[in-house]
Order: sequence, then structure tokens, then C-alpha cells
Amino acid sequence: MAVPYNHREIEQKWRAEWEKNPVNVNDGKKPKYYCLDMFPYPSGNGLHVGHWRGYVISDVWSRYKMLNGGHYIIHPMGWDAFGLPAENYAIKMGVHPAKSTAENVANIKKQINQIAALYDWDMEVNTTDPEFYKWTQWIFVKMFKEGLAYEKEMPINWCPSCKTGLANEEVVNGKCERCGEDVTKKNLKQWMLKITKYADRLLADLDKLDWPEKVKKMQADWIGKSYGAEVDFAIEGREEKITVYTTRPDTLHGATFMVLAPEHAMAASLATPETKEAVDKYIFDASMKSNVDRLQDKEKTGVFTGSYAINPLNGAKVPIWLSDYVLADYGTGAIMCVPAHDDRDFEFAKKFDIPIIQVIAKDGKEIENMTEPYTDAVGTMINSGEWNGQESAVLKKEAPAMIEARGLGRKTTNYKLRDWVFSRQRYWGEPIPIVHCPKCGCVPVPENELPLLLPEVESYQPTGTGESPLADIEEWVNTTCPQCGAPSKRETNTMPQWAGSSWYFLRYVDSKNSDELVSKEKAAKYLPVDMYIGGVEHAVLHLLYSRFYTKFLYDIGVVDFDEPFTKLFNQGMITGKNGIKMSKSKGNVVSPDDLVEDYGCDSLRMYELFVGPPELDSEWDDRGIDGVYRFITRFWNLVMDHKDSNVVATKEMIKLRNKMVFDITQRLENFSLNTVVSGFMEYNNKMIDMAKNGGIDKETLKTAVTLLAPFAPHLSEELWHELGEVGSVFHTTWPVADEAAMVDDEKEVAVQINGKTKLVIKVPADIDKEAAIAAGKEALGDKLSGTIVKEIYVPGRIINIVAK
RNA sequence: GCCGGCGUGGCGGAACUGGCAGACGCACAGGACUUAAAAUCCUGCGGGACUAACCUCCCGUACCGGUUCGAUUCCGGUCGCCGGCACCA
Repeated sequence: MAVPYNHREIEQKWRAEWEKNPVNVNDGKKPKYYCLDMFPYPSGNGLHVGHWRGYVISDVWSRYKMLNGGHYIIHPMGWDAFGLPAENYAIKMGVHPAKSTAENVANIKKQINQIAALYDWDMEVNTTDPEFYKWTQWIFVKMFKEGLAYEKEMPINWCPSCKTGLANEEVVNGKCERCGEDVTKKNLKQWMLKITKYADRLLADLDKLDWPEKVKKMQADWIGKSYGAEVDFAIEGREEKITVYTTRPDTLHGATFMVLAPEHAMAASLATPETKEAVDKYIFDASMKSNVDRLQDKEKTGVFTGSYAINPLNGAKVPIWLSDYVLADYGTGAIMCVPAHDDRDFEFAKKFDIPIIQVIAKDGKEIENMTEPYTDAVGTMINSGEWNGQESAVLKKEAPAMIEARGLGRKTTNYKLRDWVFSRQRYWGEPIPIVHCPKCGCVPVPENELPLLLPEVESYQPTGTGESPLADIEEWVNTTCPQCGAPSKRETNTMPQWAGSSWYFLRYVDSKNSDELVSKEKAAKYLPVDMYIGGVEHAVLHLLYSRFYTKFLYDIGVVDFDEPFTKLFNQGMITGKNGIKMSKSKGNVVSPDDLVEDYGCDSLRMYELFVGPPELDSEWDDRGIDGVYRFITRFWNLVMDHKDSNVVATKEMIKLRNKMVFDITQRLENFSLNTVVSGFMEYNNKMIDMAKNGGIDKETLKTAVTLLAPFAPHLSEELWHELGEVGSVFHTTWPVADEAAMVDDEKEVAVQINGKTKLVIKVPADIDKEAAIAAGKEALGDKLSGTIVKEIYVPGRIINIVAK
């Protein structure tokens, strides 16, 4: 018996060897392939098997690309280290976030290295490193100079628990994305990024991306572009007009009332002496409601202002109401209401007894006693004056231009996307590099003075007043204006955690450059990212922000591409039993460390893939790893027992080898990594059978070892050398299947009667239809009865006799 | 409410463009080896009927229906689970 498989010895040996002689080298000639993981937050909890899976997937893919195509792989790793957990830990334990972060990084790095991934640690970045955040600040300054970063006082989303403002994207179901607390409103002067300026490009360029449709759709929905018209309504007895936004100008004749958001600038002034009290109260109450209250109040509320607007098309007098179901910051904050054709307007009209006028015939008819609105733009216009008889769908498209031509309004598009609230009232983030000068206003810190260092602070405790703890550091806050020298104050807010992650992938390829964010040469040579792997939870946060940043950097000439991630893969989450998310508090966290110790890195790598399709969530079950370990051991024994084989390859062996190459490659290309592993098991079983019955040739073993290399790198490298090879297995090339050698002489064909399989026969592969059917009939014998109506032969698959 | 995805043995899952459902693995059961156990190897493993056993037959991919010679796959409807959005006019 040959040497037994000893994962500890083998893995240690090759780890040391690769350390000395890295297998992934840039000779300047190979084509590059940039395979990126979403960089982790260095939390104190370390990695669990779920984190591992993503990194294994990206490493397998990287190694495959290295072998198949001979690429130089850019496969970096870094740390997204600003943010709340480190800061909260600082508040609790009094440890500086930089210190706890450094410890966590060291710890997780050790864990990540156990994966044996190809990470190039020379490229490592850390968002909290001044040499890194210098450029995060630099981008902000550039945006400020381009008018994309601006200050605005407005009610923003405020998390009372984190004591900071939040971006729209960070509010999930009215709750804080991070801590789950109900989000309230707070009026604050905020830094904003004008992401809305890029709305159209962010939407249109989704078409260019090889991303999961789901993510593209989520982004498209988030951007939420709609087409319609603004229509100006005169107000009875007043000079001013109220402009509404509608996507259904075709229904304009059906507008029976108008609703303004309570925050609308004209809301209070529309009240009459009789309604003033009620109107003021409604406006006041609305201002007190939190986001959550406003969302959860399913029942519509509202108040009549006492004023009337005039429908510009037909002169009809429509009452003006206030209601909080109209959002102040979308469109014009005012809508025309067509209860017959809109769910919300219908509900409101029913509740407040407002007339309902149907203007689109449903199934050619006017509905009596309407019980639900007819919201489809399908049907002929009725009750619509000169528009009667037109098709709603056509009119919907043409009406905006018609309205504009008649001077009643204009054709408009709108977006759900809002500008990005970019300041946080917390300590552990990049200081916003702005000086507030009493004379010059907001002045950016000169670019050559960056980075603006985050100062030391005595208390990390957030003030809760809407100011950052930095505001307490007088010697830091008080400065002079870079422009005129007048005594000035520094901006004390910091940037959100997304700031660094929005561009970090650009920095990796030139991480030590102190003069530029990234050099032109390196950017052109190594970017953009070819494959980005990470969880789907960032679909509208990080992935949208990164696209925005990249487009901005493209516009100012830093990079020559405007989409950062050519291809995106979202791996599913690994959960504990019953699909429960792994967390310390649930006590269901599985650490990879013991599994690596007991079964080896190679077994765990393969088991991580074997648990299920990589794009789906999978429940972790430790027990299954035994199966993978057995496979690896059996494969080891097979190769070791036959490594000196001088068996001449038979036709059967050659066929098996080529089929194996073909199948494994195809499954890999389809990213069906779980079935690649089961494929290895199947072919291993076949090779073992073959070896028992007459032996196996060395070439087939070598091929199998090569195919396995991306998955079980240590094992493959060891066996590669046992087979007598000298260089690394990673410097060979991926085998190509010879499809001619895969052809079977005989095929197994299912013989069916009326589509039900009765038996299976072997026929020559090149048999013609008639002969096949004859063979099928003969095999069926007296099972066949009745009159034959039809005979079907699908070559190599089935013979079906249809009989009555 | 709207949009998207999914539903296959005890379990994880497989099935290419409609063509032998349950690959591969886990668990389990029986056997071999062993003083014994572990490890390893061999065999069985969706449900039911018939049978001493083999054979054979029937049912079966959430449920109901359709298209087709043939449906896990396509179409319509119902139920359930998961994810996204959530008054965006």
C-alpha cells in the first residue's frame, strides 16, 4: 500500500513552497484577469464558513483563469475598516478604533490565508489608512469643485440609536439598515452628493453589464425613471399656479381633485379662514410623524384647503386637498387625482366622498358603481372632450407633447433616486475636507494638504445633537481659510462607510502611488474588474455608489472606462440549520478553523462548493464534508497506486479522459461549481473501476490532477510532482477535450410505448431511424399490442412507439 | 399591494435546447475484513401492489388543468416559501 493521504503535511509543504515561489506572476506579457472579492469589514468575530465560500469561489475561478488562458491574475484583498462596529467598541472599551481594527485585520488575515487563495498582499489596502483616505478625500474635493458635492439643510433620515444621518439606501422598511432602529426625521445641514445627475447614465449603462438580471432590475427600480408631464393648474382667485407631475396625462379629464404634500410650499397659504385651523393642524401633525408612522398608516388621511384649482383642459373646478400620501420630494410635491384610474386616488375619493369620473372605457364600457379603479392604460377615451375615442395607450405617450405645445405644461421625466446624504455625525470616518469661512463660504482643503488627518479624540461618544465628536476638538476645528486666511472652522462631519468602498478596487493595482489615485498606465493595463464576487446585499448600496464614482472619475479623466465591474457574481449565503443566518447571538456560527485542521484546506474548499449551487443560499451541515474527504482520499490512493503506470491508453481510457475534460470544463464555464465537484466524484469512481479492470494510463491521471488543481491546489500540486512533473501544476495549460475521441460506438436508448419507458437497449450510434425502430419493436416483443399510429426515434435517446 | 425567484426521496441536491426522474454525496440498513471497534471495501435505499424470491405492474418532481408521441422542463390557474420595492402619482 502506498503512502496514506496526509493533508497536514502536504498543505504545509506547498504553502511554504508557494510562499517562496508564487505561482501567479506578472511577466508583463500575459493577459490580465482581475478577479475581485468584496472586501470585508474586519470585525472582531472573525470569519465563518459563509465568508469562506465567497473567497473559495473567487479563488477557484482565478486559478481556472490562470490555467485556462494563461492569465496573470489580479486577486487582491483589503479592508473596509471605517464604520460603526469599531467605533462602538471604542465607546464601550475605550480602545482606539485604529487599534482594534489592526488587531482584527491581523486575525482575519490569518484566517483568510488558510484558504490558500492567490491573494497578492502587496496590493492590500485599508480604507482607514491616511495614504488611502487621502484619495477618498481627494475625490470629494473634486466632486465639490464640479458642483457635485453640496451642502443643504433639509429633513433627513436620522437613526436615534446610531445618532447619525443616513442615506436613503440605508433605510430599510423605515428602519436603520445597520441597527434596525426606527428611522426618524431630523432637520440638519448636510453634505449631499448629486448622484441624481448620473441617474440616466446609471440606468442606461446597466445594459452594458454582465450582471445578474435581478441586480440590474433592482438598480433600475431604485433609479425609478418615469415618463410623463408637468401640468400647470390655475388656482381660483389667485395669480399663482400649482404644477403637478403625472405619468398619466391621458386621464387629465378625469381629475376630480388635487392633493399637495403637507410640506408643499403653498400648502398653508391655500387655507381659507374657515379651514385654516384644520389645515395648520394637519401640516403640524405631518411634520411630527416619523417615517415609520407615515408608512404604517395604511388609512388615508387628508384635509380640504378650501381652495380650488382649474383643470387646464376642460376648465373644471377641482378641490385642493393636503395629504401625506403625496411625497414632498418627488415630482412637484403635488398631484392631480384621477380616482377612476388610480388605486390611491380611488381610496382617497371614496373616503372623502369626492366624485369619480371614468375616462377610459373598460371592455368598451363605462362601469356603473365602480368598486375598484381601472388602472390599465387600455381602452378608448370617454368623458374626455376632444380626446374621446382615442386609445388610452397611444394618448398616454402623445399627451405630454400635446400639453407642452398648448402651453399647459411640459413633457418631463422623473426619478425615484435621490441625492446621496453623505455626512455622518460620527467619529470613525474620513473627515470631510472642507473649511467654513465667514467670507468665502465653503472652501475645500487644498489638494496638496491632503490627507486631512482624523484627529485623536478623548470621547468617541456621539453627541446626538447632529454634530460629530470632532466638533469638541477646538484646536482642530479652528483653522484659517485656505483662500483668504480668515479665522474659519472645519467641517466636523465625517463620510459614510461607503466612501472608501466606492473606489477601493481602483487603488489595488497601484496601492502605493503617493502622487496619483492610480497611474494612467496601470489603470489602462489592469482595470476594470473582470469578475466581481460577493453577496447580493449590496445591490443598491455599494454597487450603485461604485458605478457613480467610476463614472465621475471617468468624466474627470482619471480612468478611461465608466463601468467598474464587467461581470458580477452573487454568491448565496451560508446559513445555519433551518436557514437561520449565522450570528454570534444565535450561537450557530461554524468556524472554518477546526475543519481545516481536521480535514484540510482542500477538503473544505471542495465542500464549500459541494453544499449547493453557488448562487443560492445553503444550509451548512458539517457531516457532508466526510464525503468530500473520502473522495479526496480515494483519488489520492488511485493516483499513488498507479503513478508509475505504463499501461498504454486504450480507446476507452482516452474516451473517459476526454469526456472528463469536456464535462468539467463545461460545468466550470457555467459556474455550476457544485456539479463540478460531483463530476469529479463520478469520474473518480469510473477511473477506480477502470484501474481495477485492466489498469489506467498515466496521461489520464495527469489530466485529472490538472482539472482538480483550481479546487484542491495542494493535493494536485503534490500529485503532479508524484507523477514526475517538475514545474508547478499551475504553470501547465488547461486540457482541451478532443470531441472526436468522445464519440460512442454504441448508444443506450430507452424504448417507450406511448411515451412510457419499457426497457433500454443498446444500438449502434449511427443506426438509422428504420433500423432503430425495428430493433426497438423486436426488443418490446409481445409487450406491443394494438395498432401502431406513430413511430419516433430521437438519435441516441429514445425510441417511442405510439399504439392504440 | 406591485415586481422577481423557488417548490424534486429521510437530508443537501442532479437532470444539456421537452426525451430513461432521483446523478453525486450525506444519513440509514445489511454484509466482508477485525478478538472487537474505527477506518476501508461490497450491497441495498421514492411510495405502493403482487411474490417465498426473482419478474412484473401501478403511482410519483407543491396542487388543478392544458399543449405534446412524450412535461421536473412549455402554457393557464391555485396554494406555499423566500427575496426586492413599498403611497414615487
